[in-house]
Amino acid sequence: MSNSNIRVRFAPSPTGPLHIGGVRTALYNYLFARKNGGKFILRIEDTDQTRLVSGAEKYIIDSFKWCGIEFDEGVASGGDYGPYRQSDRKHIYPAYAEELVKSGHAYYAFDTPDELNKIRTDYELQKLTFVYNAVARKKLRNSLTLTEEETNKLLESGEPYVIRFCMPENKIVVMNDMIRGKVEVNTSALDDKVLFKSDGMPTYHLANIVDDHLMEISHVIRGEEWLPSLPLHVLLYEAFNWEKPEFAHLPLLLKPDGNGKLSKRDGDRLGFPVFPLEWKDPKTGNISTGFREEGYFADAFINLLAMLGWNPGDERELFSMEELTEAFSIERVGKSGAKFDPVKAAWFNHQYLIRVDNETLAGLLMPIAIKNGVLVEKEQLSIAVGMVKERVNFVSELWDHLDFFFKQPENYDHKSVKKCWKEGSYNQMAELKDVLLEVDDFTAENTEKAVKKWIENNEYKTGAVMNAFRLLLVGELKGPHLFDIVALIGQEASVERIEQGLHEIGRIEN
RNA sequence: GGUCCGUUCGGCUAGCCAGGUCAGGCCCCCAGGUUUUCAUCCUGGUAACACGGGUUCGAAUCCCGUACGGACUACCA
Repeated sequence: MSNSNIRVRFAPSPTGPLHIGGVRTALYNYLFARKNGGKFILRIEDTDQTRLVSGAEKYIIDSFKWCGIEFDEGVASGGDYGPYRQSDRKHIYPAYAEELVKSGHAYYAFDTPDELNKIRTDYELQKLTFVYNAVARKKLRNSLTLTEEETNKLLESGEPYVIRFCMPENKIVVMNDMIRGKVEVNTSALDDKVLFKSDGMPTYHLANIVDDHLMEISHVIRGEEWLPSLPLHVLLYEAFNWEKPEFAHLPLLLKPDGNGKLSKRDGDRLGFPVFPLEWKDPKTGNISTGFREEGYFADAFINLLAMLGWNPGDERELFSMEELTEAFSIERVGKSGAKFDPVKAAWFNHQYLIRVDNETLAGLLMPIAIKNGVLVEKEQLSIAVGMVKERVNFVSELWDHLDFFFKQPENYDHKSVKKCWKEGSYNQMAELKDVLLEVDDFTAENTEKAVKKWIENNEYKTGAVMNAFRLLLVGELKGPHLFDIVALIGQEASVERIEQGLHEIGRIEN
């Protein structure tokens, strides 16, 4: 299944942080390349000078590094097909644009943006839509309506111009998409897209085709939002007389509620991250949280993203990157958009968290313990983590489930006191203190045996005693097996907590 | 408005290409069970083929239409 001719790329525009839809697109490209023994390339499409955001390119690279998505070639990795940043390739595009003019597939247009905007507004006033197409181009200032002499004069005088694709009239373009199959469109519905801008840079459409060709890209796997541009791209390959790559347009990632493309706004509104890493907007200073900062494990993040739009065809849901690579195929990518579900996302993280060993989790939890002003032995913390990790989705939630191991209750939950602190509780707990003091080897088993024997001898109610005991140790009615708690906090501390509790809660007079 | 894409439980989806299953799984939710607490865990449950035609002995599956949703429609990518 190995094919060294397979080359795919992820080609983001560094206009801001990468959102999870982009990460998923990159992931599918990566998996496709790995699965088929091909190469995966990172190309930066920064042809729009006005929309560059500083730090965005670094953010993109850092994000993939965190996720474990690796590039064989690209801006950070090098390679034989560079440079991999389109602004660094600026010099190569004009010749290609001019080649199309010479072959009659494109033309110079001298309309200014202002002129075109005015025409568009006028059309709108008449409830019409202006389309720069075969009809319109005949009435505008371009190398098709001007004489060759006039055109050359304008070009030489430094008049700003763009190069537009000369869209054929009434021709059916037949395309194939690996996910959607055959797609046909009539060129009459298409317009004369700008290929080369007046600022000397190519547009996306030109740069994309030229670079994919020069970089020998075999499969273009990108978001569905590009499907409407596919006819233009196909026509460009044909105009250049180049071999076309295969195309696959991935379904969109949708917002959790309602319909529509997932956006940064949805994350802010519904309180979940839409970016892999935290992003600070350099202009506004606004901070958007990332999956990493929210406590997602990188492999859980990859796993949940992979399952949004793809499935293995059987009932497995948990996949390592290696397993994904093995199982992935474009054929099993769905056609329809997938809503991002933050609840299931958290479930994925839970699945990973419970599989992480206790020592590692304790290491991650340590800073939180310190922040809470509690000095903890890592070994103790590991044991406590092992007892409660099933209960949480994120490391950050762990502390609330085990802080009582490491500090005495500061207060006693009212409801719990009301529920389980009865008339006899004070005396029972006072007795229990002495029972604990007499246990030699203070293990969970020994303590449990001693306490149960004492309960039996006195004919106390197990539930009542245990709940009162739990209340004094934990401060409320929660937590793991009581004798595991006792064993971990130790004989001395257990007795101390009973004493403190007796003092704080006192006798109940009924 | 135009072009293109899409449509199975509340969500992610299997099944569709090669018509015949009580339409399956996971998340959520609900109910029981286990448990000295809380949780975990176990068992069970609610719940879907957008609609209308056609083809066929038989349609979620093939065809046509309708509705709805989405993407695109910049000298942005």
